[in-house]
Amino acid sequence: MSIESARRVRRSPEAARENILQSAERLLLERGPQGLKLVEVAQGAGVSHATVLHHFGSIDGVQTALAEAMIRQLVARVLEAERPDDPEAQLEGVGQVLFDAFESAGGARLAAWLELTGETRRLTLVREAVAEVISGPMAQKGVDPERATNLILVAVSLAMGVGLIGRSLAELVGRPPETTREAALAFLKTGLAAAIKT
Amino acid sequence: MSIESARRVRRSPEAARENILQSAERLLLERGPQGLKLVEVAQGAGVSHATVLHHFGSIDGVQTALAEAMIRQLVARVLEAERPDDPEAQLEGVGQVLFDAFESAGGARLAAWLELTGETRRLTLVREAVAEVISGPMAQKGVDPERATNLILVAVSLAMGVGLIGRSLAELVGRPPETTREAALAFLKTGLAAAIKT
DNA sequence: AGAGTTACCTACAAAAATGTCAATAGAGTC
DNA sequence: GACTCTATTGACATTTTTGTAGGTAACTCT
Repeated sequence: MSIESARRVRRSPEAARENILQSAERLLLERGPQGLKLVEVAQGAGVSHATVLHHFGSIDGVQTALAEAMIRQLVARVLEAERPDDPEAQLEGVGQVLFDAFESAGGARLAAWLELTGETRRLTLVREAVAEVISGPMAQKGVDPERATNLILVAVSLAMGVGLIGRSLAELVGRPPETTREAALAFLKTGLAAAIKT
Repeated sequence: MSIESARRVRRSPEAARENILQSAERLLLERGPQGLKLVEVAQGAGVSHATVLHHFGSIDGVQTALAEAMIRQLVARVLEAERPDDPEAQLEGVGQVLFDAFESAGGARLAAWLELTGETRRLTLVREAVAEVISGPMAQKGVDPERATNLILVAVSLAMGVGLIGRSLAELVGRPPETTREAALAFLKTGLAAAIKT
């Protein structure tokens, strides 16, 4: 048994916040919104709960910051992967990318959380992302904006649904968890192709 | 100011539980999972919080019961509307129904909540419903079970996504809220038709 | 009407969660 | 090494949330 009190780590404010947010995200994804407690977040980050308050002011501050960070992450991932200049691969991959974004790192769960909490305000980032896709890749293919928007709405919704309940849904009917995703991907692909060619 | 203490209402156990669950559901849908507090549920139901405990044992008991009730509701609604004997209307309406089920009465939000909370166990009802659809309407159309399952997985996921974020997503890009739903419906319909005919 | 059952309540108790404050200790600067 | 700055912390205080106990009252049955 060591006598000396645990040597404290002193981080830069940014690093500290980052560290704490990671813990919060982990908790959110593992235990759901209800599991986002001050002390647990602190524990997971290896700091005292007072430290969390010092950096975020309140538990709401943590939630807000977390939401913002996760959204930023999600949008960034989508946009980045949307960029390849090969138009073919683009159409092919847009589904992949979208699904990945919503499935991995809890993108869908984040969105669900935001919806459930009614935090739909701070989604400006998303709007911008959508606008970018419409005026970018889609426009290049000559899809008119109206239809492009519709396609995006559907695709994102689908990705959302798949990301959220895809796996457990598949397991529920006795299939391997990736089944939903694959089926949705195929469905989306043919649908997209058809819609664009018209 | 009335002197007499408010005359208490005495319900049957079932009615009491029902009443409380309704309040809980309202709260869940309005304020999200975090808003599901014992006292608020009680207030909304017009009873003391002790009464809630009397009927459900604990706050977890309330959650469990609520989840169960909402699932039952959701599944029932889907199945019931799946039944019309006109096969044409069936294909036409399956999307409608599905979307309604998930959009109204917070079906999607329920599912999201369950997912976020990790309460995926008590979904046996869902499995049964899916099985029923596969062996019923789908089989009548001669769709092989494998493919039927896939279609259902996709359709449900899509309904889920639309029900959850459809409206706010549409508004986010400056369209009327029903846009997502309509677009998804069209998309699903053509997709389904194509898949079935093959 | 009287008795039994139990849904319901008020008051209290306990626990959990959030937030405050003054003191401590890393890390850089002079 | 002394000094400054502030991230960090333990101890305390407050508020919120959940749970308990015992009595009251509504309803049913006889």
